Amino acid sequence: MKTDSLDDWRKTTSTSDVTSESDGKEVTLFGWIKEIRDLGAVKFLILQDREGTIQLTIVKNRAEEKVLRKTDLIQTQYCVAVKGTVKKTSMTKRGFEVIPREIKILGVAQHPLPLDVTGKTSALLDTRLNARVLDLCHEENRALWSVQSKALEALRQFLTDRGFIEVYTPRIISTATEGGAALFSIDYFDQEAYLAQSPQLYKEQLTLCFEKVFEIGPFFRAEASHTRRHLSEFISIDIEQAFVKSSDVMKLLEEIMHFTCTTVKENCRKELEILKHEVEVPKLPLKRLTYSEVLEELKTEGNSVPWGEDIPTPAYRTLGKLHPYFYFVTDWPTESKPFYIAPKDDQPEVSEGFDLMWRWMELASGGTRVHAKSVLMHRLKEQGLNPESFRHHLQVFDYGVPPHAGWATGLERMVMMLTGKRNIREVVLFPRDRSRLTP
RNA sequence: GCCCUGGUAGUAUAGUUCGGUCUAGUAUAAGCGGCUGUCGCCCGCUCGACCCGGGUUCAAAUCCCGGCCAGGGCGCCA
Repeated sequence: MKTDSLDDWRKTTSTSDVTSESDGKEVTLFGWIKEIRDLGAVKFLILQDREGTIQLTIVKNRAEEKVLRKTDLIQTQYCVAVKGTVKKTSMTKRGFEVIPREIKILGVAQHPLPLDVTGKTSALLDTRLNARVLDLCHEENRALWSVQSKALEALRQFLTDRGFIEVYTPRIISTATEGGAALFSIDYFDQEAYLAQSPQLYKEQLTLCFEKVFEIGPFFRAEASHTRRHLSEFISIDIEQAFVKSSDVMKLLEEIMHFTCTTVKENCRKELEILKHEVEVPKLPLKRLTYSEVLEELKTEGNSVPWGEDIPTPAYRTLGKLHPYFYFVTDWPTESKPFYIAPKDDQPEVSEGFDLMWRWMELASGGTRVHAKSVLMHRLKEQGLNPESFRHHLQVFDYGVPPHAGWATGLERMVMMLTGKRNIREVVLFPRDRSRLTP
C-alpha cells in the first residue's frame, strides 16, 4: 500500500495533552492504532503514542467520505496522523474523544504480528525479545524505561553536584586484564585486542589528574553464565575518587542509592503504579556486616562456608532472607578480591573491599585501592598475573598516584531493584547473553 | 559448562500420565459478514499448529536416542 506523505503536518498535541478542557480544539495527533472496534454505524480507533492513548470516533453517517475511506484501510499497528476536533463526552472513560477530519496513513504493519499489540494475550519473554520494539510499545515497558531514564538523571546529577566529572575510557583494550571475567577478543588490524570488562584501571589512573571521575557505559564479559542476573553486555556505573578510602565511598554509595530511590519514587509515581511496584527508600546508614559476621550468620542457618572462600549463590539467598533489603558486606579476605583492592595495614589477610547487596543480589562492589607500586606488583604476582602485561598501568604509579577508592554498580541490576523485575533481560532493550545475539 | 523442566496455529495454552474417535480442544490475534456509543464490545462464519533428525511400533503430538532453543537452578562471574 502507498503511504501518505507527512507534508507540513506536525504534532500539535500528545495523547496525554488532551484533556476535557481542550473541548472543541483542533489537534494534530501522531501515533499507532492499537485497537479497532467497529460497531457498524460507529467505529472506534484507539490511537497510542509514547504518552498514552486516545479514542478516535468515526460516526459513519456523519464522517466525511475521505475519512471513511482511510479508516477502512487502517489495521492495528498502522502508524497514522490525525487532524480532528477534541470532543467532551461522558461516553469514554477519559471524558473526551477526537473526531477526525482528516487522516493520513504514514506506516503500514504486516499481519500477523509476532505479538498481540492489544495486550490481551501475553507473550513469553523470549517471544517478546524477538520482537522487541513491538514489545517496547507496551505501556509497562514505556514506564520501565522512564524509570531507567530518571534513575540515570538522578545518578548524574548526584555525582556532578559533588564535583565528579564524567569520562569515557576505551572499550577496545590491549592484553592487560584485571583477571576475573573472561574477555571477548576482537580483530584490531594486525594486533590482538579485547573488549573492556570494566574501566577499572583507567578510572584509577584518572584520579591522578581529575581526582573525582565517573563513567556510565557498556562493558563486556565473555562468561558463559546462564542466570537471570548476568549479561554479556551490561551498563556499568563506575566512580573513582582521590584522597579517600572505602568508608568514604561507601557513604557516597549509600547516599546515591538513597537519592536515586527518592527521585524515582517521587517523580515516577504513575510509572511505578503501572509496574505495580513500590520503591522503598533506604534508611541510612545501611547495615554493615563484615565477611566474618556473614559466615557466622550462615553457620547458624546451617550453611557453613570456610573462611577465605567466596559465598555461593544459595548462601546469598539465605542472606537475602535474613536481610531483605540493602546491606554492605565488608572486610573480605584479600585473596578473594582483585589485585587492586588494598589489604588492611594492620591485618593484610583482610581487605578494604566491600560489596553492596540488595537482598541476595550483588548490586555494587568497591573498596580502597592499592596506590603503592610495590604493593601492586606484589598483589599482581600473588594473584598469578604477569606484571609485564600491566606495564602501562604500572608506569602511571611512578607519576604520583594518590590514595584513592571507588566502586561500580550495574545499571540493569539497579533498575531491577527499582522496578521489581526478576530477569535482567526484562530491563535491557536488546539483551546479549550466552546464546542471544539478535535482534 | 552441569542439573531439572519444557518446546502444540501469529500469540498464549489444553491434550502427553497409560500410543489408537486427535479429523488435535480453548482463548486471543488475523480475514469475511452483521450491529448507533464501544472501551478485554458483541454475534456468526473462515484461516491457521504437534521444534529438527533418527528409532521403536500395525499405529507416535504422546515412548526412546541425539541436536537446537527456552525457563529455572548451580557453576563461572559482577
